[in-house]
Amino acid sequence: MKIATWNVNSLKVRQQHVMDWLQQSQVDVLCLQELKLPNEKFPCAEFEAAGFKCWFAGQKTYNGVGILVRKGIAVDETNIVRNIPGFEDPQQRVIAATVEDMRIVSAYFPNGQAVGSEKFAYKMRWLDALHDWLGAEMKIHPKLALLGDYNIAPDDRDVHDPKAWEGQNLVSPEERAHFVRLVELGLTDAFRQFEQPEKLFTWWDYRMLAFRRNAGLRIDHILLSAELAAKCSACEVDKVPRKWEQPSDHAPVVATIG
DNA sequence: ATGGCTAACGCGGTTAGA
Repeated sequence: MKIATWNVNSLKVRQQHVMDWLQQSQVDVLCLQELKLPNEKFPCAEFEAAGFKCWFAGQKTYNGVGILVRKGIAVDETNIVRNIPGFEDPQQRVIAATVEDMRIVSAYFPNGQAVGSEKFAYKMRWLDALHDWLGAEMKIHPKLALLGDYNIAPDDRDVHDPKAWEGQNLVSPEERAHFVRLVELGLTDAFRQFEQPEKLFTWWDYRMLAFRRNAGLRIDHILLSAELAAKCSACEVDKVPRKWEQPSDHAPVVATIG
């Protein structure tokens, strides 16, 4: 079973990229972020025709998350969760579904804008709420995977220029402490379970020829509970779609379970 | 040098991303 996450930065613009990548990557579950479209505009019929069922929580213009699951794989329709239960939020950033025996969570963490800003304070509140909900969720679903755009680079290895970025939004100690708290729930960073090339990132700014210079950050992650981490045999970043015409600024991340 | 590019909204320039 291959599970993946991809911030597509507008599903309207990236629909064909997602279709092409589903075909090439042969993933079974794809978590999407930054759909940037309302639910009525989600191209469900097109994904259905390509052999995938879809669940999503969209909104106009911003945010929006979804989960695509290859047909033939069992999904429990009765316990889809949208947003963090108990955390009142008009921004659509979380959707969870039970796929076979795995709890799959697709999450678009707040960006935070700048340390100390109102948006950063919202990011901290959101992270607290996510942490508490996941703690409870993992008791019900021991096989849990949290996939998404975390907007946190957990380590200096995940930053192209750690000196320039020191203390900034996305790498600040406060954000990294939240990442550690998620890990301390019993989650493992699938990417770091395996030998990886140096300076492999998942996001590169559209500006400054950042992709060509590999001036990126690793901010998209797959965290696995112990039972899933034990069965995980690979985790890779696929940089190829970032090279396509009119790409998302994020690359997909894939984990192989089993 | 805090910009540089891209997308949404909507039709010009603002907001947001990371």
